[in-house]
Amino acid sequence: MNIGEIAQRAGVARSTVSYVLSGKRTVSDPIRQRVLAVIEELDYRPNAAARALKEGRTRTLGLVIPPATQRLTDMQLSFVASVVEAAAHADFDVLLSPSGGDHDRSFERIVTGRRVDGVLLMEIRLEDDRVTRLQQTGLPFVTIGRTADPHDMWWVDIDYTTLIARCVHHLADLGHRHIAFINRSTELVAAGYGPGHRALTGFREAVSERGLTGVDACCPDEATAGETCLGQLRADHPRTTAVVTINEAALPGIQRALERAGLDVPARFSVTGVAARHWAEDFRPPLTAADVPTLDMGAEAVELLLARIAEPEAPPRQLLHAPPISLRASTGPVPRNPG
Amino acid sequence: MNIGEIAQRAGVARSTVSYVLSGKRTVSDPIRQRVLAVIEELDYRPNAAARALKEGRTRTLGLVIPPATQRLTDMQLSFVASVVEAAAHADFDVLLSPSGGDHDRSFERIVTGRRVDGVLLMEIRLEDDRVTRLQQTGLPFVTIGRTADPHDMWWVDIDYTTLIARCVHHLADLGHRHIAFINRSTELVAAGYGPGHRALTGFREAVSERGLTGVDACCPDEATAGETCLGQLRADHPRTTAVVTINEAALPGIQRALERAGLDVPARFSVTGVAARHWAEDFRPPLTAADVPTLDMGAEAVELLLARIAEPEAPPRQLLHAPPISLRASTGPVPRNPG
DNA sequence: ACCGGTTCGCGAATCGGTTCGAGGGGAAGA
DNA sequence: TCTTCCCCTCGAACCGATTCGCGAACCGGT
Repeated sequence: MNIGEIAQRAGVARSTVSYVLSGKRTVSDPIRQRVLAVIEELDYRPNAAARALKEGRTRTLGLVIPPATQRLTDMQLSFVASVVEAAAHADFDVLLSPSGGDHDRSFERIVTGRRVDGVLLMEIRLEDDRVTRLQQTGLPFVTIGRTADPHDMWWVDIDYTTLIARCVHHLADLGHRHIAFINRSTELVAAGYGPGHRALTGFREAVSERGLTGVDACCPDEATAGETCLGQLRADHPRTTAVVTINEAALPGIQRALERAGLDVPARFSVTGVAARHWAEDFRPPLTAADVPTLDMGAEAVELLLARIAEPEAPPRQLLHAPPISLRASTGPVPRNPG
Repeated sequence: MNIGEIAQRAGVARSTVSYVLSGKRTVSDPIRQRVLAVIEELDYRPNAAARALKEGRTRTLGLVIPPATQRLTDMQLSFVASVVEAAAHADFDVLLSPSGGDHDRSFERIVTGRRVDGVLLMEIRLEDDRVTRLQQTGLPFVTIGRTADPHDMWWVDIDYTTLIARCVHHLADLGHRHIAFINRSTELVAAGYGPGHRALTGFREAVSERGLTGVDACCPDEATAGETCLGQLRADHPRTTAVVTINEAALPGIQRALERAGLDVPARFSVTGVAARHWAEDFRPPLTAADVPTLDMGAEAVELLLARIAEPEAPPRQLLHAPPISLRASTGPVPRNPG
């Protein structure tokens, strides 16, 4: 069923049906009613491909996600959900593309086939091929996260450097002198994963600024790994009294390790960092942490992308989030006799 | 840049370029080379909308997911990831659509605008409007999960009834007489969420078959809720020595509640159920549970959908999974003096 | 009755591909 | 040399929408 059939049944020209639907020209009331009745009766919807072809835009956004082999973190998942939500709100659909591995065909198809009006990129590396590719094609895109040199790009990101520094200062204020930082996995950091690098920078700077001793370690994104990682840290650096982390998935393991060691939190040991709210609230005791506004960020990314699509030559817009630390119950004054 | 430009530069007709690309007719070698050279030089890719319009298919699958307001479970997330993966492998793209709430516009757009060749539906209710709607439109679809009356439909599902029954039998074999079942959230079950109902059925049947006492409770999909839920259960039914669950998200809370109560697992209390492998492995001690092959299931769903698209009148195909219980360490013989 | 100005519906062109029938040209066979 | 046939390539129609220019009908005013 197509617009021609509607026109025929309503006894009007195809163009008239089109104008009834779009409202771009006035159509007299009796005719409009007749056309609408036929549309209603046949439950007609215009063919998206035909419309896209003629209009030159698809009303679809591409969302590039990490491949399935690498489990998505809650934060990423939350981005995906909020992006889809926000896009739907603007009457845009979202086309998913796994990137990395052997999925470059999918990425290429989306990027170069004019299947989408713009692209959202997640899991940005400091040096990112996909960014380069998108810049070549001229397709509007917005990144969640940013590359090493993000000046003339559009992005939404979390200011891990500041947030982690804030955590360190908070611990320093509480009297902690020996603290540890638990990063994301070695592979991720080695691959130039921005948050890993920026958080580490923030940690090191703040530690040196406050004259503390700080150690850091990478840790796979799993609970069990978190457990062994913290155990190792405490074995190597027994004077450590607090840990800062951006590795949400490791939190349950960190908690377990502390319980096993009989270290009461926060009386004997403090934990803090950056985490999605629900991870923080599921921690025992509830985690003092910077709550990342993932839902807002997804929506903002969509907003930026739509703006860029509407006006491709506009100056780039960027949003850097540094939410305050929510004081919950997992940090406290340094114990008198640590260990 | 379009096919006409390529044709012009190569000095051939547009159709010739098309045939070079599709291979549907032979093109002499010198001309093919010339065309390919131009395509390469200009990095040309055919416009997806134009192709979809002419061919009458989009090479895109729709994936209907629960709305963002309801956090996706790991299992669902895993489905999404594997579906995208499998689709990409078949050179199909995936269009995401949140359903429920006020997102029916998005669903309608995808379903009726011929934007997709077929649809995958997750989070199926026993009575599901979306299924009815899809049946009306005649668009091929496959569900992950199934409705109350799934005979003539295409689906992939987990046999929760059998799996939970198996868990009960396993516990009964170990001597447990008083066991509890922790279901998903009240709202979900009330809304007719299939796994919730079918698992409960399996639990009740097996309990009565073995002459056990069984209690069941709904529990929100959160760690904290799991903690209070198990506490409540043990308070109300102190003779309970084992718990069966399909609520992954509650597992960390269950674990915490048992630790608080000083109940060693599996010496004093047993835990089992159905869970994605990583939840089972993160449990302490590792959870004896049926490992749901989520990655396979997503791929299977895609396979079924592609088959149905290719041959719409074929008899329906269905896949019901009942993976064996993986014996890990969270179940043991009933303690002599429970409590 | 005529005229200028709106209002509004129609037809045709267009977007960028695919596909089919037609026909040019070269080689092989008589 | 003339057919016959096959191999290629070309031109045109088509998919289903949008949009623009045109002109018919109708209005009130003179």
